[in-house]
Amino acid sequence: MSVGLQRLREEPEVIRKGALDKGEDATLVDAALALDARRRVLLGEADARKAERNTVSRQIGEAIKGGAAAGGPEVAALRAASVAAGERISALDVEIGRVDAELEDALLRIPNPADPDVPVGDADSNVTVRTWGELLPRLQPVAGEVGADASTATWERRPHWDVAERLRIFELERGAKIAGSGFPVYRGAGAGLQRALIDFFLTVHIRENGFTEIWPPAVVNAASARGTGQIPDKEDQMYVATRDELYLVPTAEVPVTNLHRDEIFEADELPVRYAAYSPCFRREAGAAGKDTRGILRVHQFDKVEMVLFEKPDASAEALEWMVGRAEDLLRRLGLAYRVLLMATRDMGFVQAKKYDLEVWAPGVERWLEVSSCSNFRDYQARRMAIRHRSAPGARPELVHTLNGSGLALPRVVAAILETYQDPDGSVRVPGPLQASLGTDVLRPPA
RNA sequence: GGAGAGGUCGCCUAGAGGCCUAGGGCGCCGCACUGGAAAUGCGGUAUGGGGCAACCCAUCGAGGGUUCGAAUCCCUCCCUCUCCGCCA
Repeated sequence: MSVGLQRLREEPEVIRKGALDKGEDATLVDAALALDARRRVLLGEADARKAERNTVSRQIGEAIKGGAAAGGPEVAALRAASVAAGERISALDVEIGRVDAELEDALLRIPNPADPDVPVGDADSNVTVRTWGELLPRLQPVAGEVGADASTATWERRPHWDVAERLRIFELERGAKIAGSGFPVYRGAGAGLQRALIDFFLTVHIRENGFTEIWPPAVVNAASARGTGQIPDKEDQMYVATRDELYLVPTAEVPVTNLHRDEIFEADELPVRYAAYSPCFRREAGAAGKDTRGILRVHQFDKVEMVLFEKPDASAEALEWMVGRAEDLLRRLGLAYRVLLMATRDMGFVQAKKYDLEVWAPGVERWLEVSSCSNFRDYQARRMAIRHRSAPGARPELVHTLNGSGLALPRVVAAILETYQDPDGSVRVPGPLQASLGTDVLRPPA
């Protein structure tokens, strides 16, 4: 991913400010500009020399065809000229290669500038755009016991791991035994809940929201991992099958966005909108100790992802639309949530604008991130050379890419278990999942 | 996994060291002819980079090599197809 050279030349100040707002090194902008200037000088001479060599080589061919001796003085002189040009070309190509590598390296470390409407600052500057639903408390009055003593007339909501244990729907220790810590096993209705959620999310996206369903591979090759910036930036977060040089996908974004790498959309083909389920594998290196209980942070989880390819002038609106699609799922599940507009230093290197959706988990009294929706504008598209024609026959230009979770399962499951639990340990099933699970309540085994 | 055949412009194909500055066909766009269309004729039809421009450079699956010169010869890798083996 990188910022465009053309834009860098035309408005370096915007790029520079964008880097500073994200807390990145802005001096790389000047370094890149200097390298770009040097590169163009070198390229100019190399091209001229190549033209010269092409001409001379052609002349050799014509001379020989015209009767000159292949070993004669005329041909020898031409040959010497060609060799001289060739030597200069080799030297220039080496230098250009070096400048190119440095330039690319500099560009890769210049972040995508945030949109103008993104708040500048760190996580404290994130803006809560809206909140939906009732924020249930952990301690709650027991229904029907109005006259009782206040201290005994409450029941305490349990964290999702307690609820799950009573229902016997997680097998976390056995998951650790067969794979490792952070590889949850879902049992019985727990497994059914996974399947029901995936089906519910996909069905809404496909039947109501106009997405095309994609069922991608769970591994990608190095070129794809590079395309979405997993390597080199986040290489230590991925599981790698080194023997075959394959990477386990950390999100469906990687295979699905790469579907159109090195392609040009025709004028009437955009937007292209995909919804894809995939398992997601994350090493979570550096996150040891955080959220180790339950299923809030695991090495393998399931997610339905939305991936959009849009015309540049439509991407801003598409982001708002996509956030709305994710919100709709939470509303139908009856889960309280809030939408955060992420500030420049909390949004990531490659995003131009990003919203996070956080669901309320009353058992642990925390907001849990269940979706992250981002507009990358042309930043990802440049790296993957994904372009479109604005009109038939027009010059190709970069598309805008966006993606967002719709939704990630584990924390939705946690929120359901904590929101819909009853004092007796049973959990009511949200309406949209009842048909799939074949019941409207999950009860602990006797 | 084994054996064989292939990968050339949006698609099909020619091409076998210099006439390739990649030819032809189809498709597409424009113009002419027409009342309008079909047919026909003429022209145009890749991507990236450099240059004010004329124009130049690179790219024939990818990367190396040989050569004054590579789509063409050599090496490595990737992919597709056919047959065989194995297999949910």
